[in-house]
Amino acid sequence: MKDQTAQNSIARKSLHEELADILREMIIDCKLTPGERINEKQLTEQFGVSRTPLREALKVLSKEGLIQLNVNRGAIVVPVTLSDLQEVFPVLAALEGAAGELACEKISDRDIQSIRKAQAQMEQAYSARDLSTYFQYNQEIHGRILKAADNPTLASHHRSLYGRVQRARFLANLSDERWQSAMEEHNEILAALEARDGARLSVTLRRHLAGKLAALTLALHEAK
Amino acid sequence: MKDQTAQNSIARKSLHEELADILREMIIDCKLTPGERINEKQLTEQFGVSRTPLREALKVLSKEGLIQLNVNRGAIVVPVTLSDLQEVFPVLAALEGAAGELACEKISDRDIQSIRKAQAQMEQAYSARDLSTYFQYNQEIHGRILKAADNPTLASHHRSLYGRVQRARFLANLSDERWQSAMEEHNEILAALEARDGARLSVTLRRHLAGKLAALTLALHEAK
DNA sequence: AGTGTAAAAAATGAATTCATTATTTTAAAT
DNA sequence: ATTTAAAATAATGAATTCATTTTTTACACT
Repeated sequence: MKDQTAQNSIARKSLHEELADILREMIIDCKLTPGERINEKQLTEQFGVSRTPLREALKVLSKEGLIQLNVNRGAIVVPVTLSDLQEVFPVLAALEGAAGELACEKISDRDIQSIRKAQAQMEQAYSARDLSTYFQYNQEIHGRILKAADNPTLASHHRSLYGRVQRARFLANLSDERWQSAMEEHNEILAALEARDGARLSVTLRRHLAGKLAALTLALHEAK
Repeated sequence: MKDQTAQNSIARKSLHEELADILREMIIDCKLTPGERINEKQLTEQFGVSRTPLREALKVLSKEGLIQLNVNRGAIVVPVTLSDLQEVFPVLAALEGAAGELACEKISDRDIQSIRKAQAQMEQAYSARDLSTYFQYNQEIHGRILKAADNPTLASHHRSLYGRVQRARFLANLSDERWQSAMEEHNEILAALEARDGARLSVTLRRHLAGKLAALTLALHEAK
């Protein structure tokens, strides 16, 4: 049996939750472009629902920092700006650090083994310069660490921050140097995990995220 | 000029925001007791509003982890349990740690000075065993560090976790030993801050929160 | 052309209404 | 007396309606 929401198990979803899920994905995938205004009528027609559950979903997404509500002036998709990323990354890093520390206390050998595998496949993707596969395994590794931490609150806060950050992947592409550093950092992450050295994993993860932000900052400055 | 919401400046609030504010306070102050079911009709009558904005507010509070929505079965105030606290504290600690690190980079001498003052007054309260005054200054210190970190995202996530934790203050009272340790930790916090040693402040704050949780855990086990 | 104003249209905020699901009450049956 | 079934009540989920605010459009005036 799998868990559905981390919150409660069997629960079917209410309409506003489903809408929030759909909209969240649209925003993260930049189907709704950053800065764009959200038109309630248009969305209700698109989804065939009334405004009530849609507006409830918007409240949720606002809490997640994906949209911004302005009284009497509707909602806009939060723009992806460098300063926003600089705000989010340190928080995300803190959470991943905490996840690493908790994971080291709780993770099973079996789970370490599958992270090891994902890491190997990620390295293959790196060698082949297959960015999309790389991303996939990269995300799987971080996801598995988070899951091993076994803390729904942590996971939930992480998810909402990660959503905000993900949209930046369309903004700048990974430099070769950064990619290599990331790979090295990942080796250290795995090592710390295998040693079950929580403190070390924590600092490594935080450094990893800091490196990611630094690379992004650089890339965005250059792009401009 | 003061900031109102960290989000936007002049904005008057929408009804659902005001309701969320009121309800949040009621929950944190245990005016709505943990585990209690929320009756929409009763609350709408109490506040003189319709169900629509109330229900929007409930979505927000659910995101904050203060209430739990169950489809077709209404909402309950999330119970304060030890396991909930054990889930929240590590996350809160990570965020405070990050706040400490950021604060060290940005805090002004003037702000350090006012923390120093608050600390002195806290010590007085401690000597006088004046718990309520102690709490007040304790909260002020943590609040000032968070503010110095100057990161609205961090602040917002912190606030929502802190809300969940605050309700525990009615559950167990501070042991003398814990109180003393807390004072010592606070001295170290101040020292790290004065040295602008981010790494040190971060670990100290995290230890501080871990200590708080340990004490709570102990107290709750004894109480039972 | 550009600016300002008034009317019209559109969008949002919130109350109300309707439909469905839970819960409670009542009554019957063992 | 206790349990079960059915009916009544209450509560929730979502659509609709109404009120207000914002935005757009049209048009006069400089």
